Amino acid sequence: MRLSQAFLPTLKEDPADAELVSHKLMIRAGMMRKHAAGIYSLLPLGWRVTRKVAQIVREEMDRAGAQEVLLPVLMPAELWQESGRWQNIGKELFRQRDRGDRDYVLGPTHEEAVTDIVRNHVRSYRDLPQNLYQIGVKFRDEVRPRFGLMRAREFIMKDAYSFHVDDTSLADTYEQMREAYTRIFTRCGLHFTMVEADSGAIGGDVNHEFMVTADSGESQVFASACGYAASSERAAFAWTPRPAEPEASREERSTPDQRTVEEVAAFLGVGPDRLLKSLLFYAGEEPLLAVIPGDRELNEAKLAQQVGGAPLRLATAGEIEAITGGPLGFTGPVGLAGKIRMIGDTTLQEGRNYVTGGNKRDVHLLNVRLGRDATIEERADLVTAKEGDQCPRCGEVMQVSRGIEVGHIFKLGCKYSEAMGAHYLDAEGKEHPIVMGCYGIGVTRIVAAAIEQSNDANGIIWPMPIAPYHVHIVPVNAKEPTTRETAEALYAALTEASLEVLFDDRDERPGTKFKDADLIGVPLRVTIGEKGLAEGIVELRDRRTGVVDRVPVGEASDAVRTRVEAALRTSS
RNA sequence: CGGGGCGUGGCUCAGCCUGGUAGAGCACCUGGUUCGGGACCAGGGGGUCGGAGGUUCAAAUCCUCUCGCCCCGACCA
Repeated sequence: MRLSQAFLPTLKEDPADAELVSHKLMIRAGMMRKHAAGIYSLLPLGWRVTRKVAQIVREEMDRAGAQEVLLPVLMPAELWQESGRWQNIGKELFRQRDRGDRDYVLGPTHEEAVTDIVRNHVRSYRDLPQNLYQIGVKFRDEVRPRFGLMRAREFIMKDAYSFHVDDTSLADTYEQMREAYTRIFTRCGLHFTMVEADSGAIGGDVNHEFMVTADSGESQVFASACGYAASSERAAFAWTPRPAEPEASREERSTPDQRTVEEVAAFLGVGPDRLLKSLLFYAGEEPLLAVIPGDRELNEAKLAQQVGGAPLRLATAGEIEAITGGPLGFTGPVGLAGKIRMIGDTTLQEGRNYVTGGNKRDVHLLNVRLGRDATIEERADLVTAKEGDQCPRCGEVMQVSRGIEVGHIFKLGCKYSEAMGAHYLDAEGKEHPIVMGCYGIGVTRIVAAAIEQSNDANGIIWPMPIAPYHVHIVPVNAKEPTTRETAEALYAALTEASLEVLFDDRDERPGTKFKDADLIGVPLRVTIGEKGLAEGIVELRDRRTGVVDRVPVGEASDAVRTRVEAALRTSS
């Protein structure tokens, strides 16, 4: 591509509305432009990279035996009502109505659509397993789109769905997908880790996320030396019970206007771990009280799993008062047994004297003993692991880091097949629900993640396999005849050799071209100038290291080809 | 949804407090000089100051409403 003819609007300055490096660089390098919050057009350069990523994904999915399809973006609401997600997914689901007032959704994911197809065409165990995938546009009405392509409302995703006769078959495919994902992210030149994760509204139990390591990542990852790794929504931790304390009698204490754990702990002069934090939620229509240690944060993902995935919301101050009798900030489990479902964190101990809200304005209770003053039968891990916590497997302190979620694989089981009636007949003619798995990759998010992970003060540094071009030719002075002829000849030779070449044939000053080249981030640059030509050489410059190799003009084409091929090979 | 910030040529911003001729740099067009890391000189085009209403002789500037964008929080398949 000749830069003189390319639509590649680069910017000298950072856009005012971008925060992340990847976002700034994608705008500055002319890869994309914004139309509205979370809605972008990909320009030629951005689309080239996206296609490269998609192609790697496609090759690896095909290699793993999956078949590509194209599912609709717009789907009838009925399918989503059948699966239950019409109700269970909240505001993130884009809903749409047609002229006849029929309801539709803009697909955020496509379990319903594939399941609808498979249930109509798979009757026999002989037809299974199947693994269908697509690469397409997804819509999510994000509460807060941000960070450019990292969290957009419209984005490109690869989603695959597998169908099986049993868990063993599912496990095989799950493993194949795990390997395919590892190859994909490796080929894309990314540093990543696989972690146990929360399955959210998609459902199912076993699932793993693939996280690209980056400080700017939105996800927190816990990992320990033994190999345990989990997202913060999922991460468990080991804990040691504190010694039991002598029983003491329950006591009311006036705590005027002391509502938060910090306030109450300071007011009473005790540690926050002495308090019980009681949070009133609604799981759909059902109110429930989550009780956790005062020094811990509630993990909504864990709570949601415990209550079966119904949408959760915190109760309003009015609802709290109506149910507990006391205002917000003075809630506690005492006296609520039988009135409301209570779930206690597993680390709560029978033998301790806790401080809790008194369900009365300005009153807290001291020396509350579980089992004596309040009974919480239902127990579950409800809190988020934190820095310094110990690994649930090996007991070592876990390392905390941040990551960008680029892939997520799930064993779904029969959630969708049962809800939507997708069955098959086994060899004995008996009917069973089809066992499912699903596997997603954020294609456009990979583009952003790759930049996030590989850039410097001057711009992007592409890994060769997803670089928009393999090599960038910069004639220092395009008007100087020898320079121009040499550059033209090299451009022709490399193009002829099927390399993807960006050729800066513009009549610009050298500084401008160098800056643009660094910004765009093509991994290999050939600089052709009078100085070098006088000695019969051109310069090959590595974008990442800045190292310059001087090669004779006659060998330039071969040298470039060798280096590009080597760079493509190492990461595939 | 709660809190905060910002909307002024294509981009980055000043001007607003204290009302009175719409500005700068970059980008763009013309001519010239220049040419190994975002040049210089001269000339030029381009903005109903997000929108609506109000106050005023007069509004980018003050008031009300509204829309959009960004950040923090909540949320996230």
